Parts: sequence; C-alpha cells; structure tokens
Amino acid sequence: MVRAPCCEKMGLKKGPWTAEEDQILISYIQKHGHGNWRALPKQAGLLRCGKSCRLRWINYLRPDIKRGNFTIEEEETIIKLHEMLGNRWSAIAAKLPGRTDNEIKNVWHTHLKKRLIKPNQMNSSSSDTKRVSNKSKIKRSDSNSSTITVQSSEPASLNSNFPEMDTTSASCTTTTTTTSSEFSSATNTGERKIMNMMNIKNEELEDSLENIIDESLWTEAGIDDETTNMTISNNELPSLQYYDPVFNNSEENLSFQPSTNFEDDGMDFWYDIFIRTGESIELPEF
DNA sequence: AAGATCTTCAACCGCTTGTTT
DNA sequence: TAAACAAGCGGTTGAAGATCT
Repeated sequence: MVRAPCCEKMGLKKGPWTAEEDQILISYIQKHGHGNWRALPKQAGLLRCGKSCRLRWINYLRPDIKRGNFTIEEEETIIKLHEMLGNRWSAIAAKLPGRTDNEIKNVWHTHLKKRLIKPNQMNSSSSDTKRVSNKSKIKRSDSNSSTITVQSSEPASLNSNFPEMDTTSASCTTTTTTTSSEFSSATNTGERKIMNMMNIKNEELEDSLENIIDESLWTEAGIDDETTNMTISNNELPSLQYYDPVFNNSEENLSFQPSTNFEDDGMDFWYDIFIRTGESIELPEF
C-alpha cells in the first residue's frame, strides 16, 4: 500500500504555529470538536495537515494541558515508570494528567537521564555505596509452571555462583500465579508481565500489591484477565540492590532486571539479578 | 561584544496499529 | 480477506535562546 506522506501536498505550511493559527484551531475545536483530523484543517481554514493540527492540539493547545516545570513528584514518577516501562512515553504520560508524551520524552532526555547517571558517578567512589558486583541468571524453562519463586528457604543455589556471599543476610519470596494456558499462549507478553511484577520497590512492599501493580500494564501486555498474586515472605527483606545496566544507577530496590541479552528461545525466560557484594538471595529451581 | 557551543523543546517523520469498507 | 484510511507512537530534527570562551 502506498500512502502519500503527510504534508507533502503543495501549499501546506510546516514549522512553528502562529498565534493566529492557534486561535483558529482552538475556536474550531471548541465549536465542532476535532472529529476527523485529516478533514479538520480544510474545514477550519488552516493551511496545515491534519497530523500537524492533531499534534498541536494534543501537545500544546488542549485546555487540560499542565504548563510549567515538572514537580519533584512528577519527575520521580517518570523515573519510576521509565524503569518499569522503558521508552513507552504515552504509557508514562497516561499516569501524569496534563502532561504529554512529547513533554515527558523531552524532560527525560534533557533532565532526568542525566540526573540518574550523576549519582552513580559519585557512588562509584564510595566503598559503602558501591553497588553491583555480582550477577546471576534465573532461567524459567517451564512455561506450564504456575509459579515463579525466589525465596530464602530454598537451597543455596546462588551460592555456588557467588561463593563469597553470605546467604543468611537476605531473602525474599516472589510468587506469581497465572494459568498455564494463558502464560504459554503469550510468550512475548509473559516476559513483560514478569518483569513488571518484579519491579517493585522495597518500600512499596508494605502497600497493597493491587495498588502497586498497575492493571493497565497487563492490559497493554495483552494479559488482562488472569489471577496475579505476589507475596514477600520476610518483612526485613529484601536487602538487594537494583542496578540499571543502562544508566549505571542504583538504589535500594527489590528488582530483577530483564537480561540485556534477553533470550527468548521458545519458552525459556532469562532474567539477570544484580546483588550487592556480601548479600545474597537464593534461587528456586525451575 | 561577538562568535561558538550547548541546551531545550516544539514540531516533524516514518512506522505501526486499529478501524472501516 | 485485503485494501484504504485514520490515529497514535517513538525517534529525530532544527530553530531559538542560553551559556561559554
């Protein structure tokens, strides 16, 4: 299918919008709604393509747009959501009323990304805050299994990989429950589901998990009708460190980072776990 | 003071996804 | 079922302002 590129038609204006154009667009939408974006500019008398009008309205002219600097809370939310969702700006924007995906994307690239790198650069010179030194992988090889568990009562399978670590210092249990048919039928979305479920901050463990795990994530992942449980067996735990291999930042987290060399060989799932020196968790047998 | 460089962010582009015919 | 179309998304660009030298 061949489609004429947007704005390629002769006579359509590009570039920054003038106040007059803004006013025309606002007036038209207030009066008629936007309806069909492609037809809008002609009906409104604008020499713009529909796509440009839509973008201008959504990113700038909408009455519910929140202007001005981002608050600390908003920035923290973006950082947290980006940790969970990656560059899915529209999904992040959906959690920040009045903010657009474009704005969030810009803020991320111009402010937040840099901020996340800087603390680690300082940390790297401090022995007690120096983070990740060990890494292991969990392989989930049985797609029909209904649970994924990481807990202290299991044999020290991790210890064999990291003999220098004290296995008594940390433990946790993370259990997800899903029906096998749903799981096995969604290889690619299942991986995201697990990633999201495990991406829970330590301080949040006290809260209801229903409040932590955003159902919309499952909807977006295509898994919206399954039962999900998650439990932490030890209140003092986990004392794990989260390590972001992209930005080299770290913080107190219970977090399991999907492998950057993620493998999806059939029904196999791999996850990297990053743990601070001297601490450990114990892994289940899958 | 002026030119160079950096930063910011609105807008665009190309692609994907969803819907209609 | 496939084509056509509309809307949405994320990456990228480039103009304008800020800062540096």
